Amino acid sequence: MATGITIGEAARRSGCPVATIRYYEEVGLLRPAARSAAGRRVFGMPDIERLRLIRRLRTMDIGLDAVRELVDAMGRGGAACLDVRDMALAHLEAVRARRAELDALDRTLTRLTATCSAACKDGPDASCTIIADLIAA
Amino acid sequence: MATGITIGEAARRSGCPVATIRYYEEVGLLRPAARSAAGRRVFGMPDIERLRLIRRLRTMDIGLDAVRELVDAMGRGGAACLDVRDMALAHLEAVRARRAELDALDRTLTRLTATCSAACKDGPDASCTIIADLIAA
DNA sequence: GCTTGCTCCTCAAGTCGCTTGAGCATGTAG
DNA sequence: CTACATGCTCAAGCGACTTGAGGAGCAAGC
Repeated sequence: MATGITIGEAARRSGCPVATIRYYEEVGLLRPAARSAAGRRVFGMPDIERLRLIRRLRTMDIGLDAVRELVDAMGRGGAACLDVRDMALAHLEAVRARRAELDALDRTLTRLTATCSAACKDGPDASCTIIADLIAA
Repeated sequence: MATGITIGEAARRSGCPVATIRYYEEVGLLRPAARSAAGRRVFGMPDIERLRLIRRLRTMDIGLDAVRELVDAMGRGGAACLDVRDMALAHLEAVRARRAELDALDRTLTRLTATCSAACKDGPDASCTIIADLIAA
């Protein structure tokens, strides 16, 4: 057999931890792997590609349900790339919204810490409003 | 009694769901609330302020353990504002790191979707590399 | 007084996406 | 032949809640 990849090797090639690969199989993201005589999982290149794709989608914070839909759609061939693109576009919006939240948070934290640093530059000072500002914000 | 706030009212004033307030009490973030004759929780203004503060810290993605330390430190008065500032500064770094990740993701998604849109502008096209790009990335 | 409907209570279990651990079998290198 | 790494299964744990069941209390209108 040209391809006889163990789960550890699959983990190395895909970047997914071993336990995570087993978990993906358990929840149906991966079809049940073939087994060796001793009952060990044996993977092939298509499994590795699928894993790499799943992992890539997961690092984009795409939920497992959406990942499952996507990889299944791809498996059925055809117009999958448009589905992928639509998902990517929808996700892009979510990413931008989250980034805007983080920007706002950055500004808030910067302002709060600057206020405290100014009021307490010679040690804690009763005039420091950082806690009250946090409550009021 | 000037203050006799029900849990529903506390939820409205703090922005925390009712179930979350009970959960915070259960895990020790809030001291156990006083009870009415019928066994219902009765809150006062200090509880509401504490809740607002907790909620504010949580929207900053600060873990419950860190929140607990902070609100306890504040309860003990004194130099709490420096603790808060240090936490805020540490957290600011985490926020910026996460934002950088999202920026990278934004660029990736933008590039991928643009490629697909160009290749598939007249319908799905076999030359579209979005899926292969995802696997390879 | 009575009914309606909202709010409140407790306790248990479910969510998501894994991770960790126990306890055992198998494969590989020296 | 002996280590030791790697594999297996099953079960539980994580954070931070959320949801659901099953019941009691309370305020308002009739």
